Amino acid sequence: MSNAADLACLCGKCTSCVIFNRSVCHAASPEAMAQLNRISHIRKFSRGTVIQGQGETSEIVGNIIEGVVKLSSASANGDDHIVGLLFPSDFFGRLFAEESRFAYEAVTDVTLCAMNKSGFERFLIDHPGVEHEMLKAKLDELDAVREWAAITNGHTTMQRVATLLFVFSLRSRNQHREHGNLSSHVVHVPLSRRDIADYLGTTPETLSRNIQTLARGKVIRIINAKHFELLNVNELVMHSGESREDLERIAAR
Amino acid sequence: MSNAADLACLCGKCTSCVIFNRSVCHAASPEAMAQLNRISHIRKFSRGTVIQGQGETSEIVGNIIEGVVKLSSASANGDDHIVGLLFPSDFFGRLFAEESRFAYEAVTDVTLCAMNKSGFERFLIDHPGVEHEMLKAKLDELDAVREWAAITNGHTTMQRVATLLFVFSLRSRNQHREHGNLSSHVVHVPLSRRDIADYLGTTPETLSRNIQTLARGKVIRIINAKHFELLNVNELVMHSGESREDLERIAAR
DNA sequence: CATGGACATTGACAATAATCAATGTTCGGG
DNA sequence: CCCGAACATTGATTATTGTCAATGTCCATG
Repeated sequence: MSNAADLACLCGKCTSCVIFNRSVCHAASPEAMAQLNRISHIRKFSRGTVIQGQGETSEIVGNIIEGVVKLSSASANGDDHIVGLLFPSDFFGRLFAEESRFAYEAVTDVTLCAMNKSGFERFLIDHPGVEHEMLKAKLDELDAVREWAAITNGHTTMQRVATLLFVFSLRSRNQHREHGNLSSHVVHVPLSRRDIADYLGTTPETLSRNIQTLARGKVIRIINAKHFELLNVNELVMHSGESREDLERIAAR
Repeated sequence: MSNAADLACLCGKCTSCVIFNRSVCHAASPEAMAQLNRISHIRKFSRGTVIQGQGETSEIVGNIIEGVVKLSSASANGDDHIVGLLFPSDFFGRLFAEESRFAYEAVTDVTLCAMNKSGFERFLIDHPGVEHEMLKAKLDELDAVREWAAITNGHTTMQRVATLLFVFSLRSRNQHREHGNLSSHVVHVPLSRRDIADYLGTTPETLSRNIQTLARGKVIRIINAKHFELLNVNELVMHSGESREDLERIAAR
C-alpha cells in the first residue's frame, strides 16, 4: 500500500456518489447511509499498486469508484493467472474471511470507497437489507465467473479474444452512453498484453497474433496498444463462437 | 423432472439430517428449523436427469443430500462445458433470479432436500442469520470457482488431470474418514470421460491418453473407468503443478 | 528531443492438443 | 448368457499454441 494516499471523503453524502445506484449501498436506509458515510473514506491507488497481496490478511473492503482492479492467483510454479477484473461499482475485497486467496492489483489508477473490513462486516450484520443486496450481487458475480470460465475453458484463443473485445465494447458503450455518446465503436482495453493474455489463459505472443489476424481481416483496426476500432461487429461476433445475445448478457453482468 | 419422485420427508427433524452440519441450515434457530421442516421435502432424481434446464425458470432450490450434480453451460455453437460440480451439502439452485443461467443435471442418482424457491427466499429474508450463512457460503464458492478457473486456464491437460485426481482423492478420503477408513488411496470419480473432459476443458481422447500415461508411469492404477488407485501421490502432486498445500485448500473448499 | 527500458510484434520451431477413424471394453436388457 | 449400444482407448494426422529469440514501437525521463 505504498502508493496509497488517504483523502478526505469526497462524497459528503453517498447520495452524490457516482456509483451509488449500481453498488450495494443503494439498499441502505437513511440511517444506514449515515453510518456508511462515517465508516467509509476515499482512497486512491496508482497503477501497478498491489492493494492486497495473495494470502495477506485482508483489512480493507469497499466499492471501486474509478479504475480497474485485477484479481490474480499465483500458482506454485510461478506463473499467475487473472481470475477476475473489477470495474467501477464492483465490490472490492473479501468479506468474512481472514485472508484473501487472491491478489488485488490496480491495473489503472484506482479510486476506492474504502472501509475497514470488520467495521463493514458489522454494518452488514446490523443491516440485513444491505446484506441481502450483497448476497444478490455475489450470486450474480458467481454466475458471471462461471460463464467466463466456460468461455476461457472450451474455446480457441481467437474466440476468447473476439469475446473479450466485444464484451469490452459493450461495457465502454454503456459508459459512453452515460456521457451521451452513443455510437462510438472504439474499445478501450485498459490492460497490458500480458494481463489480457493472463486473463484469457494464453500468452502475449499468441494473443498478439490473433489481434493482428483480426486487424488484417479488417474486423478491427488497431488504434494503439489499448484502443481498437470495431470495423465489422458481426464478423467479431462470428469469431467469438457465442451468440450476440449471450455476449450481451455477459457484458451486462 | 420426469424421473423425479416425491417422497415423504426422511429427516423428520433437520437435526437428523446427514448434511446438516455442513449446510447453511445449521445457522437456523429452533423456530427457523421448524419452518424449514415444513417447506422442505426429499426428492430423488435418477442419473442423467436434467433437474433444471439452462434458461428455464427456476422453481426449486435446496441442499444436495446424496449424489453429484453437474452445472453446465451450452454455448451457441453447440458444445457444452461443465462449470461446476455440486456434492452433498452443497446448495442447489439459483436464488433471487428468474431463470437459471446453467443446466443442472444429475450425474449420479441424486437425493435432494428440495424447497420451493420463492418460499425459501422468503424464509431467508425472514431469517437474516441463515441468509448470512448463505452469503458466507457463496463467498467461499466464489473463491473456489475462481481458483478452479485459474487451474483450468493456464495449465496443461496433464496438470489438470493430476489436480482433479488429487482433489477428488482428498474429498473421498474425507468421506471415508467419516466411516473410519483413513488410508484408502482409491479415488472414485463418478463422472464419465466426456464429463471429466468437459470439466477440464479438453476432449475425452486427450484425457484418456493422459490417464494412461499416469498409469504407465505407475503414478496411478486404473481399477475401472471410475475408480483409480493412487500409487505415488508425490508424483501426482508434481504432475499437478500446484503445491500440495494449495491442492488441499482447493479440496477443502 | 534524445534515450533507455518496458512493451508489443514477428519469425522459426517444438510441444501440445484436437480431430477423425478404428478398435476394445463394459454393462444392462432381452 | 448373449448381444448391442454406449463408453473408453488407441493410432495417425492435422491444427493450434507455446517457447525462444530477435526486432520494432512507444513513452517517460532527463
